[in-house]
Order: sequence, then structure tokens, then C-alpha cells
Amino acid sequence: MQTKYNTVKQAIKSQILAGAYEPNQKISSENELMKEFSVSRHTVRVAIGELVNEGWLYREQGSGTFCTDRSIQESRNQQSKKSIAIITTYISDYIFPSIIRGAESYLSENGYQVNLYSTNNDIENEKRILESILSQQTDGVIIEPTKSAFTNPNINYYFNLERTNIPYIMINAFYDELEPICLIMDDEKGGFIQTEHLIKHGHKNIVGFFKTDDIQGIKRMKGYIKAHRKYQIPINPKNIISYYSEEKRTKPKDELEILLSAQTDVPTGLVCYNDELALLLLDVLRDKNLKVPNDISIVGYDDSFLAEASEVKLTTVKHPKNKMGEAAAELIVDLVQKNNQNNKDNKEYETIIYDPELVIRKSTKKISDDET
Amino acid sequence: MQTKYNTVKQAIKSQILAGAYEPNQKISSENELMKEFSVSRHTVRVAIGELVNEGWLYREQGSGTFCTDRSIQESRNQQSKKSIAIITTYISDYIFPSIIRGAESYLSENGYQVNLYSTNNDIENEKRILESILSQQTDGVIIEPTKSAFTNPNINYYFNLERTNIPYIMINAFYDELEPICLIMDDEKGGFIQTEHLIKHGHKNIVGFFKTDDIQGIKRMKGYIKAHRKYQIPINPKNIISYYSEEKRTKPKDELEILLSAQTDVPTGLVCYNDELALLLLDVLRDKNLKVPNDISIVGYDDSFLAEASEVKLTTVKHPKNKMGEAAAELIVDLVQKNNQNNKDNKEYETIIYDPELVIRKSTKKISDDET
DNA sequence: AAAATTGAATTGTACGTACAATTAGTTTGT
DNA sequence: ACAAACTAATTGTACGTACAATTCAATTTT
Repeated sequence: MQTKYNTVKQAIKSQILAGAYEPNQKISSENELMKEFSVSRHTVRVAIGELVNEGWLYREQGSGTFCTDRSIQESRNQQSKKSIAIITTYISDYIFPSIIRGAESYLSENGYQVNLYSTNNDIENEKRILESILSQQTDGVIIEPTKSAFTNPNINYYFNLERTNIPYIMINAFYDELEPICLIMDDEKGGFIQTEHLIKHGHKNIVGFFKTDDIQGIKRMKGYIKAHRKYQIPINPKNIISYYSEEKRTKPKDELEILLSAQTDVPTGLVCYNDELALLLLDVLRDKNLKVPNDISIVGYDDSFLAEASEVKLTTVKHPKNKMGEAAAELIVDLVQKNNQNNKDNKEYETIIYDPELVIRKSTKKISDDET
Repeated sequence: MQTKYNTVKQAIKSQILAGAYEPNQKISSENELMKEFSVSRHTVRVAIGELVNEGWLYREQGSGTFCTDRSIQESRNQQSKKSIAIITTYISDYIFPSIIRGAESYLSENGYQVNLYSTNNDIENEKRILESILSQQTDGVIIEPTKSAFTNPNINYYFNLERTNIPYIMINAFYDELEPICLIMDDEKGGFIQTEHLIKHGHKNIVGFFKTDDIQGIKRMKGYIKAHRKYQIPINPKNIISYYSEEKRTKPKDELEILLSAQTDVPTGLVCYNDELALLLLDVLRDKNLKVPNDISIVGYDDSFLAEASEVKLTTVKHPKNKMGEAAAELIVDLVQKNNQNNKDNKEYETIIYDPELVIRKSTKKISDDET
């Protein structure tokens, strides 16, 4: 107690305990304290250092030393490592691993831990996972919504996240009822450029395949329709095939076979919900002895490695994948830190919308070439 | 991280985590550390100061600085959820997502949380991750070894896991120096049946491509050689192509092109390290206008979805994937529970070896068919 | 042989200096 | 009026010195 730094320390602590400082109020600077107590800066720093360690103060380079807001202190334990939960629909589905990887690498480099959860596209699982996250100490959540096209019965859990001050962001899609910060791509435009590409190549009979339990599929379908409108090409309702996740391996293939067997109005172009589906449909075309792109053109979506795995390299739409994962990680870390420092700086975080980009490979061709 | 005191701090922390010190063992004195790191005493004191604050060390005036005995540490966490760490080389590489998925679904069903880490096949990252696992409360670890064909410099961290009573198991491969419980497939046999299949179809000039920085590749190569021995077919040394992860996109393709350009002894069969490589090689064959399987047969490995994505569905070797992930999860949960109950029942846990199985599709053909 | 003393090693307190990095507000320039 | 540049204040890192306090073992004294 008779050490100088201890004198300083106790004096400051007394002031805090006596309520001399509001939460987050700035205390005297090190220079002022030196004069006040007639000690060296070193001594002041040691005193403050201990108070910081004990959680009474926090320092901010450039601005000063501040009194901790101890009303929040209790809820968040500071010694354990920060952790971010990532919730996806399918861990193993082809583009999510890339997203997860992008996020994982950024988070682990920045000292965060990644907790991984998968809903398998089941709302019940989503509920279970959200409960688990709420009941532990998780610092932030990155979510890829399950069945985003439908009303979400777990919406209360999301509100509860907000109430408990756990920041969350959504990727790929979002629930309409919430207005979360999210990272998505402009799926409507994506569907548009897929279709436009074919139209500009002279195609008029274009079939679109869309998975409609996710909002992405619905938006891409909108884009498909918009493109037709813009170029004043009538849409044959039979040319829009929508399907659910559970049907993805059967319905689109079956429907395509029916369309190809028709005597008239055989389609010349296919717009696919994603590359995975495009590959499935390629099998059908091969069976029917139709050559791509000579007989029929096909456009994928996502620009996954699948697009380059097939014999005909797919024309497709680029998905940010890694970049999106990394950006999501960056954003959530930002939000978590803002949360912790009680920085009410009102820096507005906004939804990031990625612009789709067409990657032209070998699976599409001008229809006129065929006829000349 | 670039500050001097942080360098010193991390270096000391690494030593502790690597198990260089017994509990309560004295570490170097401040004077020694000054010389070791060529920094001032002040810097050493700051570094040690933080480690003391974080609970890694304690100081005793007059005698020295000592390593904390972390085994007493709160007698393991009681209230929080159990968590299992999964460390893979590449999160997004094509078969790991399946393994992770299998493990994740079992673990989350059983109330465990999954912490995901990726080494990106870099030993330094593995070290960082192991340090992170040791410095938090993790209950069990599932590891896919990085660069398993080489000696592992992080072996001390694994010993430290054992000392701290954190069970771990390895999948796909293992480090020779440790004798861990692991889940692997019989890769030698896998390479054998790949090759045998071609030999039985009359092939005599078979090229094998093996990634040799993982133990799997080396074993598969052994199998390839064994098959040749058994059927008394001489091996042309040029027909064994080994490559490292970094070269996977270039070397095998280049080597194949050279072999195909030869005037004599053009190979009729290709044994590939995995399906991914097989697809790359298919591109080369397509460029050379060689038809699969008529002109040349090709066998993949893993039976991933890639095997069915290409125009010629691949003959390949089945990898347990999901099943392996699930079994790993089951095993680690068992070990954790045994740990917790102090059940010294000596139930012996043993390495599980999966038998490879050939999946015959369309990429291989009897060589005699071609000549008749 | 036991006790007291000494001394070396080690951490603790305290002073000083210097410059870097960051922040926030002020001034300047367009 | 707005953006850019500057400036002062503040904390962060890093060097140095000096001496105090404590511990432990070796030495000396009793």
C-alpha cells in the first residue's frame, strides 16, 4: 500500500467507486495524473495498467482513458476466446464450403473461433441451433437462411438475438420479416443476364429452372421474366419449371425430357438455377444425343468448380463465394467489436449487394450459327 | 503482433503450450530473456506481465517466474456446452465437406458443438490451431493430418494434448511418430484394386499419379506397385508420376502430355490419386482426341460427386466420407465421456480401417475389346 | 553442528528519455 | 461549403538507469 503506484491506483479507484465518473467518461490523462500525484509517467501507467486489468478502466490510444461501464461487464466474460457461429443450410453443398472457408480463414487470423452449424434446410434444426446459440456465449452469428422464400417461424429467436445484443448478418438470402444486414448477390439481375445472354444469341425458346423454396430462385425467376419482357419475347408458361430442394434430382430432369420430346417448339436454351442442376440436365441432353452448344445452349449459375468439371465448360454466373465469406467475417468482427467498446458511433452498416457477372465459356452459342 | 514484447510473449506462450515446461517449473529469468531476445528488461517485463495476467505464469520475487499448473484450472468447465474441434487440411476441398457434415450432424444431435479449423495444408497453421485448442477448453479433437508423409514438427503439441487429457483421433492419415487412434481406409489396397482392375482388363502400360506429401498417396503408390508384382508385369519407372499439393494443377497434366506424345509405349490406362485429378487428366485426353474408355482407361479415387459430373462417369474407389465423419464423431464422443466418468474400464479403442471398394462405371474397358 | 552472515540472483518499484500510432479538432486550400 | 492537411493531445512501444525487496544457497561465525 505504501508504493507510489498503489497510492495512485487507490486514489483513482476511490473516485470510481464514489461515482465521480459516469460510465465511459474520460478520466485525467497520464500527463495530468503525473502532475497531480507528482510521479513519473511510468508509475501512472503501472497504476492504470492494474486498474485496466481489473476491469475498472479501458484505454484508447489517441483519445484517453475511460471508466468502464460496469453494468454490461457482468454479462460478457472477457477471458474466453471470442466465437462466431456460422449457420448454413448444407455444409457439404458445393458452394458453401468456399464461403465457409473464406470466413474461417479471416476469423481465425483475427483470433476468433468458428462454431459451425448446419440446418440441412430444416426449420426445426434452425430453431434448435438458435436456441443453442442464445444459451451460450456466442459473440456473433453468420446465417444462411433456411427456406428463405417462406415465412420463418423462428423469427422470435432472431429478435431475441437483437435484444441480447448479439449481432448477426445473413448471407445469400434474408427473411423478409427481418431487415437484417446482409450480404447477397443481385439474384434478379443474375437471372436477367443469364437469360439476356441467350436472347442476344438469338434464342427465343428458353426454359428456366428455378428452385423456389429459396428467395434466390424466386428472384432469378423474376430476372428471367424481366429479360423476356425487355426484349419483347413472349414467355411460354411451360418454359418455367420451378421445384423444391427435395425434388432437385428428379423433377427438373423429368420436365426437361417432356419438353424435349415435344414435336414442336423444342427449346434451344436452358437457364439453370445453378451449375449442379446444369450438370444433371447435361446428362439428359447426352441421353437424347443433343450436342451442347450446337443443338442447345445451357447457362449455369455460381461458377463453381463443377462448371469446369464437365466436358463442355459451362457458361455461368459468377458467385463471390470466398469473397462473400470473407466480407461476412469482416463485417461481423466489426459489429462485435463495436458492441464491446460501446461505441455508439452510429457507423451505419449496410447490406452489401454483389453484382453478378457472366462468365462465358463453351456451353452457349449463337442460334444463327446453327442455321447457316 | 509485430511489437517486440508480443514476439517475446508469443514465444514464451508457444513453449508453454508445446509442453516445454512442467507445471510450476521455473522459466528463464528476466536477464536471460533479455539476452535471448536481445530486448530491454522493460520489454521482457511487459511480455511476462501479460502472460501473468492471462494466467499462464506467476512471479515470485527473489526466486523467479514459474509456469502455472493448468491441470487444477477450475477442474474443467462444468456449465458450458461440450465442444469438439475438427481440424482439416482444406475445408472446401471436395470430400472434406462430406466428412465434416457427417461429423457435424452426429455431434450436434448429441449436444456437442463443432469448432472448425482449417490448416490449408500448412504446418504453421496447424501449430497455431493446436495452440488455440490447448489454450481454451476443448473436449476432444478430430484431426486430418497436414502433410502426413513428412515428420511433424508439432508433435509436442499432440503430446501436450495427451498430457492435458484431451482425447484426439485422426482421420484419413496419421503421423508415424504418434500412434493415435485413427480412422483410415486401406489406401494400399485401394491403390492395388485400382491397378488390378486395369491389369485384369488387359492393360499392361499403366501410368500412376500419386500425391506424395500425404501418406495416402504413398500407400496408394505401394498398392500400384504390388499389383504389378503380383501379376508379374514390369513397371516402367516413367509410369510413376508423383507430385506435391502445390503442383497438382500442372505437373500431372504436363507429364501425361509428354507420355502421350511418345512414339512407342503409349499408356492405355491411368490410375489417379483422386477423382479431381482424373477430371483434370480427362481434359488432356480430350485435347488429344483420345476417347475414354475406347482409347484409354482411367480410374479415379474417392467416388465423389465429381465422378458422376463428367461426361464419362468414372470408375473409382469408394471413400466412406460421411460414414467416416460420423464414426469419428461417435468415437470421440465415446472417448470424451469415458474421460469424464473416469471410467478406467480399459475398453480398448482401436483404429478402424475401411476396406476400399471399386465402383465400376464407364471410364474403363477391356483392352482386348479395342483390338478385335 | 547450528546459527548467523553474506552475496548473488531475481523480481519489484521508480525515475528518465525518445519516438510511434492514433484520435480529434483546427486550419488551410480549393 | 467541403475536403485535405496539419497540429496538439493522448496512449503505445522501447530503450536506459538505479535501487529496493526477497529468496536461496554458500560462507563464516559461534
